Amino acid sequence: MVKALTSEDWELAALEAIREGGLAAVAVESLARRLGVTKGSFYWHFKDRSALLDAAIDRWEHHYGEPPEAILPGAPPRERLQAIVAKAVQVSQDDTVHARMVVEAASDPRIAAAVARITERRLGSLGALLRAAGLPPATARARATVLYSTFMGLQQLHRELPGRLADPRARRALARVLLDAALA
Amino acid sequence: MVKALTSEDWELAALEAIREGGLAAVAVESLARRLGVTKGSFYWHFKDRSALLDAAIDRWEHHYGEPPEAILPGAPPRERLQAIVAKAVQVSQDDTVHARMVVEAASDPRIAAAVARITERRLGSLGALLRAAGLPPATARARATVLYSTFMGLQQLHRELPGRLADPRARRALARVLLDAALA
DNA sequence: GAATCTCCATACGGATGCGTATGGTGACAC
DNA sequence: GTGTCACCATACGCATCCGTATGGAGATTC
Repeated sequence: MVKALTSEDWELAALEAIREGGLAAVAVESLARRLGVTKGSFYWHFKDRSALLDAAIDRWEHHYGEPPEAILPGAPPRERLQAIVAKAVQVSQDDTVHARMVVEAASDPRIAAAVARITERRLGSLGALLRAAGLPPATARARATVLYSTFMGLQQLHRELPGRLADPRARRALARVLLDAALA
Repeated sequence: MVKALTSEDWELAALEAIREGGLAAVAVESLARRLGVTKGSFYWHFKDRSALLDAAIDRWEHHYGEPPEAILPGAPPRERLQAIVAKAVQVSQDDTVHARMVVEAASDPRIAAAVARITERRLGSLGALLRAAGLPPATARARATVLYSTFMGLQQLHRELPGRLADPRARRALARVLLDAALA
């Protein structure tokens, strides 16, 4: 007995497969090869492929991606917004998983529901932060929508044309444009 | 002989499959069923699946999506920008294909190249338009980056939470926020 | 009207995937 | 040291896909 696998190992492998190749890459025998076992192991831990997807989606929704509220929780609103914007103009591997999930949401209602919940939460946090920064509610809502959309679009652009956002000076300039647009 | 299929029929079916289910949905026998033929037809029109993808990607790159230059070509820059922004806050089926292509770009270098060319062209057009509207080059470049990213993010958001952008008044408010941010 | 060409159907082999059934092996209980 | 249980391997049937090989029906040519 070298080391027994856990359900978590399979879920993480599934999320990694989604990151690399989307939903279609979540194949039991393929994951088993990557984990160095056979699918006999898989069907001991999970009822079927759909159960693995359920668990992986749930894990992704609850354990991935720092929620905006968690960034500089004690600081004043404008500082927190600045930190959030600074973080958003960077790109992490989590963002790639998110982007995959967004498109796969069209093929899987479970993913669509999880994506919707995450997005609503983030939009709500951003809106609350903008209201706390002094904006009237209607304005805060519109700005939050635009701001969050720009975050998502910038991450997509970074995957399409990494060079366009590579320069740290350019990233800081972008962050300033975003902050001005959000708080002006 | 009811009606002979053409290569174009297969390419359009492939793009439709990509829109609905991504690259993995482009399966020869599956497309054949949808077209009411067998794959004997396919392998007469194309060498293999990869050749169909080549043709479909090429068709998508050159025949889909109105380039920004084509919107109100004679009008003054600010009017053209306004029209482009107004169009961007709407969503069409073409955008879904584009979103699919962006994520599949990670799995297929041909798609990555086509996506990069389209994005560069659009960013160039937006930048030129902003310069024509009176912005200095460096500012125009940064604003074009943010503006285009916001377009992409808004379309993604519209797929995640259709309700958030459904109201025409809300869309007009968003368009105003974007125009202000771009030209202020 | 025979030959030819276009377009497609059919049939096959091999690959990969899903899910099940069943056997095996190491650790641990007692 | 014999059960028992957790964990996994093996083997099977079935489905879907790819690509090839070959034949056939309808239109066209001469």
